Amino acid sequence: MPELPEVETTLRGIAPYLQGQTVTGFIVRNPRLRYPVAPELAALVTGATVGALHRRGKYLLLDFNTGHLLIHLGMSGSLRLVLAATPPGNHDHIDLLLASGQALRYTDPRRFGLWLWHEGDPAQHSLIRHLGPEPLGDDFTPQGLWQRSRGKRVAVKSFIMDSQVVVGVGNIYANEALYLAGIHPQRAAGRISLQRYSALHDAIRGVLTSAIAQGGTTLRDFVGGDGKPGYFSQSLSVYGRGGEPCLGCGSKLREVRLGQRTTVYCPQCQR
DNA sequence: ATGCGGACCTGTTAGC
DNA sequence: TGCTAACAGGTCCGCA
Repeated sequence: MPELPEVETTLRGIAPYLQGQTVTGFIVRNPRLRYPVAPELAALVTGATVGALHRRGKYLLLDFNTGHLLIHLGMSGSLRLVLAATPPGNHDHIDLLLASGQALRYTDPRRFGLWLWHEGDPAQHSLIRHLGPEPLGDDFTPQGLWQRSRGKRVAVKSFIMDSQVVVGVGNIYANEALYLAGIHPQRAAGRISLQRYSALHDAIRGVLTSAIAQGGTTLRDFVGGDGKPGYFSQSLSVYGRGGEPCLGCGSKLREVRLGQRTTVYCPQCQR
């Protein structure tokens, strides 16, 4: 469910309810996530106060006065604020209880997400350290994309989905950005000009920015931190439209599998 | 080093 | 209608 815009939407939704709150308890109903939730996590966060919230790629970072909580929503995770007394559902694995009487509730059917405690500089965490630039930040540039791609034969779609190249470009937005930039997803990354990378760079920024503005893409059951659904799914040009006509030229959109991910493109508009 | 496929899980959908 | 297989928003790891 979550790509970068969903994570950003979640962050913005939950931050006002968390900042300054003291944690009064920590309930783990199922610790079996991508990495097992540490048994000592409850003792570490209980009594601590939440400071700022950050996002790095698709990782959420909650600052405490005593350390940092690193959260990833994986493929199917979501965070919501509920009244602590709200009965948990099947896949509500974690509650972070707050002095306000609310709980930050983590739901994740597939359990690909993670909750890790980290003391010290979060930027040095092994899962964070090697991440590429933020797509909406100043370090993400056409020149950087172009340079890093020289000599690479990987498909450009796989290239931009590589978190060491740029973070936060998941399957949906990779498809959308390549369509907007007019680049064939299977083209070798190393055989694309700087000028075309410039178009791709702008397309990635554009699609992520407008998705965030619309509250993310609603897919199945996604809801943001405040419980409102996103509307970006109505704006998708190619993702989920295989076999349907291209919005630009009317050609039938082609659907292939690339690196085990569904890839949709217009054979006419994307070269 | 690069690049690919498998792995982790469960729920939903497509197809027979 | 019912069963089974394929597929789904991510990303780490190990092998060639």
